[in-house]
Amino acid sequence: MTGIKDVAERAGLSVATVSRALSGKGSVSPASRERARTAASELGFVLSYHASSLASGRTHNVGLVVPSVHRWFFSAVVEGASAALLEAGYDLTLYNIGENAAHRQSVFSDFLLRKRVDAVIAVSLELSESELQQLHAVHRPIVGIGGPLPGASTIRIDDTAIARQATNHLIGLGHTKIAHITGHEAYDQDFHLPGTRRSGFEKAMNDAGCPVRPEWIVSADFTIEGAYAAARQLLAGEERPTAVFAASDEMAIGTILAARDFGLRVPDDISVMGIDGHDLGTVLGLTTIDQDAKGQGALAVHTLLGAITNGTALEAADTQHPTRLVVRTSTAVPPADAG
Amino acid sequence: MTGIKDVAERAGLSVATVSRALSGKGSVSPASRERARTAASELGFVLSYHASSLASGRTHNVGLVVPSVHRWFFSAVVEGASAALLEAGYDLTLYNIGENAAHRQSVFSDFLLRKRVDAVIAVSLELSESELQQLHAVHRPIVGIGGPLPGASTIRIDDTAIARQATNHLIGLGHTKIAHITGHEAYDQDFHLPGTRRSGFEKAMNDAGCPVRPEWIVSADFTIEGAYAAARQLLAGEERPTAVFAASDEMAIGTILAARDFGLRVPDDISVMGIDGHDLGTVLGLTTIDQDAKGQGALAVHTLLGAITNGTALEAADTQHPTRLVVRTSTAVPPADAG
DNA sequence: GGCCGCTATGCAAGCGTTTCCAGATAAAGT
DNA sequence: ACTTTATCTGGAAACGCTTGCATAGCGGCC
Repeated sequence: MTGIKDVAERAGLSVATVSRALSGKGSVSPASRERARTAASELGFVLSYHASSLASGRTHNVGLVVPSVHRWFFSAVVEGASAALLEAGYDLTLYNIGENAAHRQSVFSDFLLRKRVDAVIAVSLELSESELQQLHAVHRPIVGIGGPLPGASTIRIDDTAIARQATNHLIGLGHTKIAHITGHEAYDQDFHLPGTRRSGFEKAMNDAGCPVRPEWIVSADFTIEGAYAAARQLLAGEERPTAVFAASDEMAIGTILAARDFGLRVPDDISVMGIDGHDLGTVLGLTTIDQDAKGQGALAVHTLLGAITNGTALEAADTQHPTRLVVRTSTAVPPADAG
Repeated sequence: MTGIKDVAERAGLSVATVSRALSGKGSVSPASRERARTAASELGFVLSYHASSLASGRTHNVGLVVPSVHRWFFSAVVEGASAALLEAGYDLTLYNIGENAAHRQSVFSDFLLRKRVDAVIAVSLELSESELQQLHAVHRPIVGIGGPLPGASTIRIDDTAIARQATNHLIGLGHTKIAHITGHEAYDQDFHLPGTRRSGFEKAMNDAGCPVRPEWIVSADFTIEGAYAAARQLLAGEERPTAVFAASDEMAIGTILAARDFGLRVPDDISVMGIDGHDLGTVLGLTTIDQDAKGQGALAVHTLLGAITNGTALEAADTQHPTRLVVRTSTAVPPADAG
């Protein structure tokens, strides 16, 4: 393997000068820089990542922790973050936690702490006080997406407000009999999204004087399949709502599919809407609130990179990411007979 | 930051012994091992990743290159690989290439080659002869998934055979008027999957004496949305096929949605099947050929890890991954009037 | 009882960079 | 002409581990 020494030799320079020439730090005469560069490329030399990380303390690597790349929202965030990092010359180390709680633990103690990342992006992950402190102790800036991280910088959307906005969209169309598909309790522990969206829904209903019927609040696991099953149950009930607001697009899609299987037309017989901005939304005509997941991923990266290059500690700011109501064809006025 | 020195001091041992105790390599008395361990945990010590990589030459890190984590198949592979790696104590560096050709190039020269990974998994990516040689030159085992990598170990499914099997399933039900949704030409350049599946389809049709109608072969971009549009076009045609075989589940799903929007019942009016084993398949009752994407990811990891630990070069073997025909409710005998 | 072979340990030499420091040279100021 | 200041350069000390080599202990063997 050719090292920087070989390059120095070939260029007739010292190792130190070559290092400076190649990294662009410190002053080097244009002539030397050029000689270093050509020598390096002639030899096909590439810096040893570990050696330079060890010496400089910079890893040029960001850790991204997600529950599951298999779910739409997370993979969108990964895409956004990945592109931004690649652009900046950074590597992305992915920690796909999965269901396994043991994984989560080992990611923390064995991986994240091993000084192998310059920064961490945690998506929909609630970290304990002590975990955050460990991260702080090793001076790793961290930004959270979609979850409240006490004392860390976070990017998120105003879940209560958008749930309200979504509900109001339905109410504005004339619906009063609205059901809500929320997330299972388990998801609420880790991360309060289902509860927050649900409370936004309830507030809007109350404000409009619409009754919130407990049997019309069902929960699922945020997947299309899960919501499909839940929606079937909901629609099989005695009385049927005229609209369903699902806490995520995937669950809204599950609902639409269930409705179709019941012979219900969307939106004629029943309106459905979600939150996310899922790609499938266009095909299904899903009305939703787009939260620009990719953009959130990219923003997280830029925030971190800023902090890294400035060396400034990331302040614990809560950045509100903009959302956008996208009205398509899954919502309409309620059927006439449903007065 | 506490280093291994501090641990050694606290444990009353030498740095060397602590290193051996913690890594499990070399012989250490049970007593010393215990002392090293407790000292380490008391100090909250974690090995410096870069220092140990530099010293040992092992990075405990695998690079995974995919076109886009946003597509079902790739994210499933990532999930499978990720879990297997986490289990083995390895990190996963994700290179999400995306559409951008420049990214692809820089991933190669700037990232992969910097000795920062022990091995590489390339998914649906055709590497040039010289790229492969570069990788070999730095002694990095590589395994490919779903794409032929000359001179590298690959895991894949027999695309021709399963396309044939899928087509035969439809033919076996009595269909003769079968359409095929393939991938765009662009995808075929990088990687011959669409062409291979298509030829399997054509072979099966020919063998059965069924005519292959050019206007019934349409192409899409492997997404649900893309196939939806393509299928609409297909179904709007003069004469309608009684069955559609899509080259991927995502495209099959797009087809089902399009069929429904045309008022066609699946499978009564039209049968649809795909290839993949997409999660949504259960909800939509999609008949498919499950190719166990997660399993392929995990298998790739185990193959690599085997090679790494044995130090043996990975032979250029082509491993056939098993597939499984899953018959659900999207396929049935053709409608009676379609003779 | 002396010797062999084994395990357990420590010393110190790397691993391949970056960067501090100091020296050297050249330009600029007085 | 001589000091001051700025720009370049090289030597060498980190960075924090792993591991080859050498040594010390120790039970078993003839």
